[in-house]
Amino acid sequence: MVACPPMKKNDLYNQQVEKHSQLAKCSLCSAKRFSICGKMDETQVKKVDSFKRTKNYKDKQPIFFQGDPVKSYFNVRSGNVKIYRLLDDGRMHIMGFLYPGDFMGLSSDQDTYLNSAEAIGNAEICSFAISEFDELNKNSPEITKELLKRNFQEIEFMQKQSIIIGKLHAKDRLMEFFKNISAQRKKIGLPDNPISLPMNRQDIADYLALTIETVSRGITELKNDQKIKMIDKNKLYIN
Amino acid sequence: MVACPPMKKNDLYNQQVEKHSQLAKCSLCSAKRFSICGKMDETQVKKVDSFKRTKNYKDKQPIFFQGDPVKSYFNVRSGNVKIYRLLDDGRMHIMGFLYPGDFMGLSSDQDTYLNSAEAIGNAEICSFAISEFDELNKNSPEITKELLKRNFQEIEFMQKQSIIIGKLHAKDRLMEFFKNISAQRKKIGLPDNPISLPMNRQDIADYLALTIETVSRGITELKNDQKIKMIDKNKLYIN
DNA sequence: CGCCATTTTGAAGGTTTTCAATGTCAGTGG
DNA sequence: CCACTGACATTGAAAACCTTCAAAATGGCG
Repeated sequence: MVACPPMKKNDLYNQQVEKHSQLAKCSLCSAKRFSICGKMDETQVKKVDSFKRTKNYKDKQPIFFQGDPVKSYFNVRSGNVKIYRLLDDGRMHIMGFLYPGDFMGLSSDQDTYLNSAEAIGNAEICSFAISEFDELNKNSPEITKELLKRNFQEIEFMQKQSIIIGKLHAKDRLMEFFKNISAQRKKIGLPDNPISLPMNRQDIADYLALTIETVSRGITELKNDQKIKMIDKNKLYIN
Repeated sequence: MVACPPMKKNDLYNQQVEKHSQLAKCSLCSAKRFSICGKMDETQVKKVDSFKRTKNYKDKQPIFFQGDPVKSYFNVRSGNVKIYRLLDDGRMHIMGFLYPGDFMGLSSDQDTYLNSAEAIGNAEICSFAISEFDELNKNSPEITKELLKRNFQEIEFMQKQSIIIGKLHAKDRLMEFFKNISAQRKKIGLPDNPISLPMNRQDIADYLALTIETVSRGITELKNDQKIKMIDKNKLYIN
C-alpha cells in the first residue's frame, strides 16, 4: 500500500549532460546563497567545488529512483525538481517540488532512496558523493546545524501540507498551493506575483491528492471567483 | 486557514503533579533506552537528571500550547501524548501520537510552539529548559546526531502518513493506523497484537482526516471483513 | 496545417460528510 | 439496586464533494 514497487527506469536515465567545470564553479552559482553551500567557509566551498559534479537535466529526466542505493546527495542549482513516490497500484504521490538551493537525498539511516526525483523542465543539479559530503559535514558544526534547521523546516512544511491535504476542499488546496509557490519564489528572489507553475496539472493533482479533472475544475472556479487570474496556462496572478 | 488562533487554555493547565525526585531518577526510567537520554554517557545523564523536571499529567491535561513561547523541550517517560493543531474554524488536526521515549518541543528557529500537546490518559513527562538542553546538545555530537536521525525518521513517517491521508479510503487508513500502532508498540517492547488504542474515536478521526462517524463505520466494516477483531472498545486483534 | 499531448468540460457514480437519532457504558444519587 | 446522567460510539438517510469515464477543446511543434 504504502510500500513501493521496483521501478522501470525510463529512457532518459543517465542522459544528463555534464556541465563544463568552468561554468559549474561554485563562485558562479546563483543558488549559492539559498543553498547549504552558502553556510560554508571559503575552504569548504573550495573543497565542495573540487568533488561536486554538476549536470544539466532535461524535462522528466530522473535524478534518482526509490529503491536505488544512496550514493549521492544533490543540490538544485537552477530549475525545478519533483520528489515523488510510486505506489503499488501505480499511482504517484508527489512529496514536494524543489527550487534552486534545495538539498535532497539525505535520509535517516536508509541505504536506499525512499523517493524518486526527476527534473521539471531544464535543471542544473550538483551531486556530492555521500562519503565526501559526510566527511565535510562531520567536521563542520555549521553544516550540521544548517541540515538540522532545514529538517525542522521540512517537518513544519509537511505539517502544513498534511492539514492542506487532510482538511481543505479542492479549491482551498489549490489556493494554498499557489500561495506556497509565491512564498517560495519570494524566498529565492523571484517575483512573488504573478507566479509561474513549472509543473503540469497532473503533477499538481498528484501533489494535492486530487485528480487532474478536479484540479482543472478548481482552477476554473478560482478564476470565476476572481481569486486568481490566469495569464497563460502556467502563469497566474493571485488576487 | 492553516494559521492558528489564540487558544483558550483549559482548566487543567498547570495542574500537573510534580513527581518526587527519587522516583523520577533517570536511572529508574523505563523509557530511557528508547529516549535521547539513551544515547548519552553517564556524565550527561547525570547532568540531565539534575536539571530535568518530571511531572504526572492526567487525561487531557495540556503540556504546551501552540503560540506559547518555547521554554522547554519534553520527553515522554510513560503514557501517551497527542500533538495537534487547532485551525481557524475550530477544527483540530492531530499531527501524531507520542509513546514513551518520544521527544517533543523542538522547532526550526521559531520561538513559539507551532502545535499543542496534551496527555492521553495518565502520562509522565520530563521537561528540559531549552538553555540547559541546548548547552548539552552543543557539546555533544552524539546527541545532535540522534536528533538529526529522529528528524529524518519523523520526515519519513510523515511522508507515509501523507500518502495514507491523501490516497487511501477510510477503511485502509484505519488499517494502516492500526498497523502503525502495532509497530510502534513492538518498538518499545509492548505486545504488538492485540493492541490497545489509547485515544478515542474523535482523535482517530482528527488524525486520519475523517469524521468520527466514518471512523466508526470503518471499524464496523473491518470487523465484518474479519480484518480485525475488537476485544473491547479500545483493544483489538489485527488478523 | 495537422498531429499529439495536455487541459477542460460534462454527466454519472461512489465515498465521505452532515445532520439526526439511537445505543452503550461508567459513574452518581435516590 | 436501579434509574438517571453525560460522554462516547454507532447507525441511518440525505446531501456534498470528488472521482470516474467520456468527449471536446486547446496549444505547442513538426
